[in-house]
Amino acid sequence: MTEDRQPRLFVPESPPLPFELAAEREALYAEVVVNRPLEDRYDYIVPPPLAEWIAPGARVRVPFGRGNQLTTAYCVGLKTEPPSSRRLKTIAELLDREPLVTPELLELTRWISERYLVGWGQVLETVIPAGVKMQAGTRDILNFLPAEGLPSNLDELRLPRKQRDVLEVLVAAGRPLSGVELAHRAGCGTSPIQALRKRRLIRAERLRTPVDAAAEEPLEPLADLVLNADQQQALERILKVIRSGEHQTLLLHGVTGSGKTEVYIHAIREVVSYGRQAIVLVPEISLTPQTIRRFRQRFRSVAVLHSHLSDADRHRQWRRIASGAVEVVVGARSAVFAPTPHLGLIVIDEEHETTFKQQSTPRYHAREVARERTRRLGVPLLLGSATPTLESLQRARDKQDVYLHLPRRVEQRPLPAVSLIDMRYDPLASRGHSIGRALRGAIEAALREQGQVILFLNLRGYSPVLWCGSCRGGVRCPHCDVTLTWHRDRGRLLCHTCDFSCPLPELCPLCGRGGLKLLGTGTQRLEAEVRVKFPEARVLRMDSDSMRRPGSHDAALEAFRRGEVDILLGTQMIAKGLDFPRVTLVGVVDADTLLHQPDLRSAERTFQLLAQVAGRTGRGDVPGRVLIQTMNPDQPVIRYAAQHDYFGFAQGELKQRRELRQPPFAHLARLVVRGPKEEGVRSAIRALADVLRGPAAALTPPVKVLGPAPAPILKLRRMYRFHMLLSAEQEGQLGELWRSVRSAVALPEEVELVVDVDPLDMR
DNA sequence: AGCACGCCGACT
DNA sequence: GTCGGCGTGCTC
Repeated sequence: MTEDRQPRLFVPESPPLPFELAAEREALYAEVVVNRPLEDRYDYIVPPPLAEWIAPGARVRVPFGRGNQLTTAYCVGLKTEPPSSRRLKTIAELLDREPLVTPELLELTRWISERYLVGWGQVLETVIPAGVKMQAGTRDILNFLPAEGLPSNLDELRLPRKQRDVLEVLVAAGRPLSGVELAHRAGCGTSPIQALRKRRLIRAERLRTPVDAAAEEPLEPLADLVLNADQQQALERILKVIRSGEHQTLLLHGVTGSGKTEVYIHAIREVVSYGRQAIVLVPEISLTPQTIRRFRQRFRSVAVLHSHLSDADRHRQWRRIASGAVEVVVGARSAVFAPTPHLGLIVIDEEHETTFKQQSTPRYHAREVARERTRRLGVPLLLGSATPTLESLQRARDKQDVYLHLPRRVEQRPLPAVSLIDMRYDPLASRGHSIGRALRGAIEAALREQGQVILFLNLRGYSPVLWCGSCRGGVRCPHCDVTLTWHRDRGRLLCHTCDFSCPLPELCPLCGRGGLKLLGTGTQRLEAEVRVKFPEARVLRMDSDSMRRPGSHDAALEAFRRGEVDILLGTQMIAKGLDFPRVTLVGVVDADTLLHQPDLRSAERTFQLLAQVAGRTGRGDVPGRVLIQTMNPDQPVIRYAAQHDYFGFAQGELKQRRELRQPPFAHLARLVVRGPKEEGVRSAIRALADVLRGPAAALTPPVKVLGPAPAPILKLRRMYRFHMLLSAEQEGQLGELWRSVRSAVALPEEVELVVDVDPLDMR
C-alpha cells in the first residue's frame, strides 16, 4: 500500500465484503478530474468509510490508467446512482478532510476550463494556492483532553497536587489544549501532564493547528472623503445596481486624477454594510504600500494577496478570507479566486492592464473570470480605467454594460498640455542624442522652477543592438531570434527573452570581423546622457535592472515623492506610480518604440501608455507639460494621445477593427506549436491546420482559420515556433470547434501545443 | 502527461 | 527463441 509521510485518512483497497455488497443501495460514487491534459471526468466508487467525509472540492488519490498508478485527483461531484455499466475502480485515499474550494469556486473553475480550453484538473491545480494544498503554516500539534467520562468522578480521584491542577484546568477549558498552553495555565512543567497521560486520565490527539503569525499593526482610520458631483453621480448609479440584487458590469471611465478610487471605496462601503465582501483587483505593479494603506485606512479588515507572499502567509490569508472575517480583499490577478463566503462586489482597477491575462496555462483573463463569477452571484462588477479597452468600451456602447464617465480631474485641475516633437529634423537627434533640443530646453526650464521631471523610455539596458557592418545585422542570441542588448552596468550582452548573456565580443561572432557598433538607446544610456546634460540634477533610474532588490521599487518612488530626486527616468514602471504633485514635466523619449509591435493592439497599447505617462503630471497646484518625441508626428494614435482624445482614438480604431473583423468584433484563439526542430514543428502545425479546416468551415457561421505561419519571434529559448489563429463570430464556437477535433489532434514527440483563447500578444 | 501494450529487429 | 526499441492509444 502507499507509504505516505503524512498521516492521512487511510482506506485499504480490498475486495468488497458481503455486507458491503448488501449495502450497495446506499453506495456513493464520485466524479473526479485529474491534473493532466485530459478534459474528461472519471467515476469512482467511494468506499463506505470515506462517504461521510468526501465532498466536491476535496482531493483524493485514485488508481488511474492501465497500471493503476496512484494519482492525485479532485472530487468534483457525488452521486448515488451507479454512473455507467462499466466496472468502476475505488478511491484509495481522501487527502482533505474539508474541501479546498467552495461549490461556487468549483463551478467557476469548470467554466474556466470550458472557456479557455484547459483541463478542469489543471485549472484547479493552479487556482488553489500551493500553501493551501500542503496546509503551510500549520503543524500537527499534540492536544490534550480529558479521558471519556472523567468529569463526573473527578472528586473521587486521589491525585498529586500538580496533576489535579492540570486536570481541573483541562476540564474547565472545555476544549483540547496544546501541551504548552496546558502547562502554562496550570502553572507547571510537562511531567504532570505525562503522568496523567500514562494513567490514561487524559488522552492526546493530533490537531492541525495554525502557527501564529505576526499580527498586522492597525492603522489610524480615516473618514471617507466627500465626493464631487461627477463622482456622486457615478456612485449613485453603482448603488442602484448593488441594491437591485442583479448582476451588471459597470465601466467607470475616468481620466487620470479624476478620483476613481474614492468611488470604489464608497461602493465597497455599501456592500460591506450588508455584511458582504468585496474584491479589488489591481495590476501587480500597483500593489504598493501606498495603495494598500489607502484601503487599510478605510476598512476594518483588509486582506492583501501579493505574488511575494510565503506559502504560509497565503494559506493564512485564504483561511481568513474564507472565514468571512475580511471585508475587502486587495490583490493582483489571482485574487479573483479569493474564497469570500458572501461576495458583494468585484472592482478591477486599470481594467486595460495586460497583467490581468495570465501568460501560462490556464490563460484566463481576470476580467472575464470576474464577469462570470459576479454574473453567477448576481452582484456587480465595476471596471475602472482612464483608457478602457476597446472590448469594454464596445460592450458599454452596445448597452450590455453600464457606462459611467468622470471627465474632469478633481479640483478642476487641467490636463497637461502635450506637445509633439518631430525628431526627424532635430539637430541633436541627428548627432546621436536621445534628448532633442526642445526636450532639453523644457527640462532646463522645469529644473529652474524647482519642478520634478519624469523621462519615459520603454527599453532597458544601454543599447539594444550591437551592429556588425559587414553582416549588416545585429548580433543575435544563440537561442532566440532577437538581438542582444548591451548592459553596461553588468558589462554583458543580455538576451531579453531568455537568460542568455555573454561578454562584449571584439569581433562579430558570425563573420569574425571587427568594427562592431552599439546602436540605439536604452535607459542606461539615457541616464548617462542626462547626467552629462544636467550635471547639477539628482537623477534616479528605475527599470527592472536597477530595481531588482525587493522593496527598492517602493523606496525609489518614496524618495521621488519626498523631493530627493529631480529627474526620474525609466521604463513602464514609472508610468504607474500614484500622485506626484511636484512633477511639472513628462518627456516621452521615443514614442515610436511602442508602435511597431507584432500585435493587433499595438495602437491601443501605445495610446494607453502615452495617456498614462502624461497623467503623471499636473497633479499639484502647478500645471504640467508633456513632450512626446517621435519620428511619426502624423501617426493618428500619437496625435489623439497628444490631444487627450480617447474617443477620437477609439472611434477610428473600432472602425478599423470592425472592417478587419478583429476583436471586439471577433473572438480569437491562437494555437502555437513549438519544438526544438524547425521542420518537425512546421509539419506538425500543417497537420493541425488540416485537421481544423474542414470542421471550421462546416460551422455556421464558419470559423476562419488564419495561417499557419512562423511566429513573429520564430525561435525563442531554443524552440522553433509556428502559430495559427482561429477567428469566430461567436465566442462559443471556438470551444465547439476545439472539442470536436481535439481527439484527432496528434502531436509528434518533442512538439508542444499551446492554446491561447483571447490572446493579447502574438509574439 | 504517463504508462502499458504490441509489433518489429538484433541478440544469448 | 526472447530481449528491448519506440510508435499508438487509453485512462472511470
